[in-house]
Amino acid sequence: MLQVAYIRENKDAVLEGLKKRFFPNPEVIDEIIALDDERKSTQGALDDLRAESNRVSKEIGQLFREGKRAEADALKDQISGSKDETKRLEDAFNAIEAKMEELLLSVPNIPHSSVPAGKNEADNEVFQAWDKPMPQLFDGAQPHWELASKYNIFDLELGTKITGAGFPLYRGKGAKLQRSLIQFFLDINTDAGYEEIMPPLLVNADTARATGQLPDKEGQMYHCERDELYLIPTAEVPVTNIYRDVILDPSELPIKLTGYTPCFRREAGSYGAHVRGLNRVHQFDKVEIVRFEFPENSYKALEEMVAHVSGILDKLELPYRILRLCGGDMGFTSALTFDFEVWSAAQERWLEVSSVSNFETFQSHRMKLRYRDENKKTQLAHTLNGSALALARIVAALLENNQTPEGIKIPAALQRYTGFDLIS
RNA sequence: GGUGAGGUGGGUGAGUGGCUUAAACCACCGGUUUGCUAAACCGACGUACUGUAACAGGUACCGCGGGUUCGAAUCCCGCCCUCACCGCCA
Repeated sequence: MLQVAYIRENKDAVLEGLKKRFFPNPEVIDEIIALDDERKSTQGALDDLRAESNRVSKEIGQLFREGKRAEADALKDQISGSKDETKRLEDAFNAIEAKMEELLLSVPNIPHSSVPAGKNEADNEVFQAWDKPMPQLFDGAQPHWELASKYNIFDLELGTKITGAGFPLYRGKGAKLQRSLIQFFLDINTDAGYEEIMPPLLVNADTARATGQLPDKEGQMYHCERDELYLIPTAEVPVTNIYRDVILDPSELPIKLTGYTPCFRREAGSYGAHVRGLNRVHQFDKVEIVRFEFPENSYKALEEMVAHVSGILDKLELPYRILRLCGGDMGFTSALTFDFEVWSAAQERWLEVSSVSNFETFQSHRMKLRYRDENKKTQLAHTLNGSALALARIVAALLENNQTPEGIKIPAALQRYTGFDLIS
């Protein structure tokens, strides 16, 4: 959520940014500023009224103590007339604040200056292309969902029987591969200085609101209504919320966290060939990295995270490219996002496996995550996060790219985790 | 799930309608003193909004939300959470 003061001071830049996103109703910016004017004048009037009421009440108390009952009663009559007006102003003020909140929640983050304008994924910029050879598959190579049944490593039909479509069941070496990847990612992340977190998988509404899942992405999450809890769509939600409503000492920054969790997404979107197999599922495993930074360091941190994720993909020997997302394709809360896509050789398509973003103060404002600067003033910290990495599609690419007539080869870096070098 | 006790500033904790501007102590910060450190003493010490050129000042906030009252941390109603014991349970 943007700060009103920021909108007021940077109106032109805000409108320019919204244009990059093809934001459909930029007129809310003027509405917000007008509403803010109204809020200030209403608050001024209300504060004055309350100040007067407080003053008179104190006087009444004083008179009572002195035993001057008649004078006190006279003052009571005098002040009780202003109660209706106070109530009216309070209601007006609350209505303005509610409307303000609603409008502010509808405004996405302002893109970083490097973000290209664009409507959708076709306008994304290839930030780093893959310039090395692509894997060459032998005749008879198969997509990963066929390899799954051939080698009995995961079973979508069993998942459907037990739960429903989009809930894969991994077994045998497939299950071991999942566990190995999780361990591998966590080890790399903790070696790079990220503290490992194992958070709750269900979160309350306050938590979901702070990271921006509520109210706008309500349909994305599984909701346990009876307990008013939500299954997390990503570890970002519980992990970032560790610092909700916190004022940090500057010595605590930067903070680097990593966490493995299953992720649950309802994804009421499309079905068909491009969502077959593990390409898009309702439950998948992901290891996330989350950072909290001083504003002046956050873009350097973003670069580090991009380099970090690149390093992991290098170790897995997967062809990948990095996209700089255009304004229209970027998430609502992000100021700059790099997507990582790996090449899935049998499907002959790129699969998104990581999204690394700087949210600047967009999340921290809603979360009230602050630090104290050198003048002891509170400032909003910057938040960043990225996948390092999302499992299901990594597995899809590994299976397809590494298949040979003899079986599926495990990348060298993973073998000490799996304990085997071939799925056959 | 049952019963009971609780929820007050960074921490401990007082506060049953106005004498509270939330006491006191501890911690942190600044200062005095001092070879150094400690101690002692003095001062400052919450968040947000508003306001000011900057100070000052104003308003709200004592788990959350309503209500009573001229006035609520305090009284009333609803909810949430914590602790203890019991029950159930991996």
